[in-house]
Amino acid sequence: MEFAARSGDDGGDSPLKEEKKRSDEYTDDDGGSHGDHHDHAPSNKQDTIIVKEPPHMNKTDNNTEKSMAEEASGTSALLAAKKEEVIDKQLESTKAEMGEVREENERLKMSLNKIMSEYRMLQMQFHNIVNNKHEDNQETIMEEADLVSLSLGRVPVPRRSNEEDKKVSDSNKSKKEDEDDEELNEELALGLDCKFETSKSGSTTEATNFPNNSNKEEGGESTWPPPASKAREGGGSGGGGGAASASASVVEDEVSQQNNNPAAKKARVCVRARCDTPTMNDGCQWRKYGQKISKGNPCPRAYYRCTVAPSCPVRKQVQRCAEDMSILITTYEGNHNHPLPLTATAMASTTSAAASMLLSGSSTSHTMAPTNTATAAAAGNLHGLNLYLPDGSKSRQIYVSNPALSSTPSHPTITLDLTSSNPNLNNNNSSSPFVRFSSNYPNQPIRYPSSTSLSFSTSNDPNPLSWSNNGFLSSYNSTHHQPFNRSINMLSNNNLNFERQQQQQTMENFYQSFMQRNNSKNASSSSSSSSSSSSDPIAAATKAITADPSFQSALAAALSSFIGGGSGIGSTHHQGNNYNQVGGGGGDGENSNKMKFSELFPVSSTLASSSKVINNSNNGGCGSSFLNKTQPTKTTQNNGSFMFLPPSLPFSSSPKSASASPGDNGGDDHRSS
DNA sequence: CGGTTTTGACCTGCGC
DNA sequence: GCGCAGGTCAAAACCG
Repeated sequence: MEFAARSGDDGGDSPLKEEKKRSDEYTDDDGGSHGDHHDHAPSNKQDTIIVKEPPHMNKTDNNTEKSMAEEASGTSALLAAKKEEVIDKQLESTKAEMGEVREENERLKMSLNKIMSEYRMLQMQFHNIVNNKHEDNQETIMEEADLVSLSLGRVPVPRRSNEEDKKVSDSNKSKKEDEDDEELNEELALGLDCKFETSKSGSTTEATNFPNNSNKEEGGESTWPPPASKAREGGGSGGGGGAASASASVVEDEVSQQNNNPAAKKARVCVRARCDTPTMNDGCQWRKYGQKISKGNPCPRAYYRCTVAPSCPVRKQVQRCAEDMSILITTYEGNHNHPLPLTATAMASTTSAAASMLLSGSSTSHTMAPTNTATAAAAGNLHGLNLYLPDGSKSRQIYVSNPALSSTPSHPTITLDLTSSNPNLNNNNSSSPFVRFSSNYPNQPIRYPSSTSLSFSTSNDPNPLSWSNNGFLSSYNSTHHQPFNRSINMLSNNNLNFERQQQQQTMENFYQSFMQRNNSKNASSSSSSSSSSSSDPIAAATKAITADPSFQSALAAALSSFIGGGSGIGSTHHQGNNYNQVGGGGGDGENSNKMKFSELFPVSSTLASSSKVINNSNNGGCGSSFLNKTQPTKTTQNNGSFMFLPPSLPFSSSPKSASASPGDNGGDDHRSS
């Protein structure tokens, strides 16, 4: 009772409450009669035990029963007094212990508060620095970017003030820390906003911030129209995207238009590549669920299902080319509804962008006047990079892919041709690589007579892209991509501060490379740009950005590439972080620190509005060619220039699920259907 | 033992 | 309605 009264002074302190509780329990166990209220029961129990003892004595002498009972009562009184003393002693010791614990608790609380305040201060300083840096860059770019607006999509999450922080109760401190960490992660999320504003249409897409590609796809806004039923499952699981944007909705609308089209059910992305390995490793885990001989090809077609997530609707078909067995044809279909490994993200982004081009190009063509070639018509979305493809039906080069690959009319197919085997690809552009773009959309038989093909091969490339035995894309010349190599180093480095420092260096390298190229090209022409560059690099860079769409492409490519490569950074999905950051979280990510250039920038191409082809490295490498590509001929058309910047085609080698090659199986297919 | 591959059967869409 | 081809299912076999 006394203890209870005393301990009541500490009522507000939960540790002390626990201490009190423990003391009470201890008291109860001791059988003391001091516990009031509910403590009565145990003490009575103890009394009854004591009272029950006399019957043993009664057996020996019944006459002395009374005296014995009195004695017993006296003994019990003595025992009770002794117990009282013991309990008092124990209470004293408990009080002393409680005092120590209380002091310790106070010390811990003080140290915790100190740490928390320091943590918040550092965090705010960090945010201020980063935000200032970001805003400066953004303003510089956006001021004169009538044509293109690039912004690193680092979400400026409004910070809680210190006062607000103080309002948070101590009990929520740990929770708040977690939230702060998540906030930090979100703020570190890098997305690329690429806003193209065409002068004619005036259709402007607003800034988009995708935490990562996975979110984009999970949100059901992927450029891959999901399979009719199963994609809905995936779309619903997106959840945390939260970065919905107008531009995303544009793509979504177009996708929905596709979905509304009964003839256009599924978009597929077909990748043709020379590959020694049974399957092209794209970073995902696949499970083979079927194999069948398809008409017109002696090689069986294998059906794979993505097993990264159980409900992932993505499937792919792998088949050797009938004409050239060394060519492996991989057809992807569906949306990943889960965080992707870095390498898989890149591949998914590439195919997603390709599918986006296919879908948007056909869908928007309905509304486009045939003569309007300058306005943006096709929109893609790649790592939050909104792409607007000038609708150039006139100049868009059509490549009819291998008829054996032609998909059914219900499946618009875009083909990424990573081989140089097709002679049609080498007829126009003698100096720059390109990607052909066509489509077999049933609604657009004229414009897209057959399957879409993006060819990353080059006209004069003696070393076409091919998969080496280890699964890496070969024919990569690093000398053309030094700025990007820096970006790769940045990606491989987990220190964000270091990354941001490197980012600036990367942009400087970009600028220098561009200026070098410009100087050499325009040596005879006006040297205003070069002169201005020496005096005011920022102004010159801005000028260069706005004046030269190719540089816009290069810039966007750089940003999207290394942002896209690290798209998982800051992802709200922890898995995504694991996948993309330190290379943890599965075997696919374990090589992320050793990323090769070809893994991050194997295929980076630019659609020049003038030629309506997607350029790529002229050395046949999978690296970017932004700085090497030829200048567009018309600036006016370039105002709506389109950039197709797939961040990568990371066909790294992780042959865990390397299945038996359909081609290797040759004719031993047992299926007879 | 769990995951993957194989493979015959089955389903579905499309053209005739 | 029928046949064909593409695509999927699921039990058995296989594998690490």
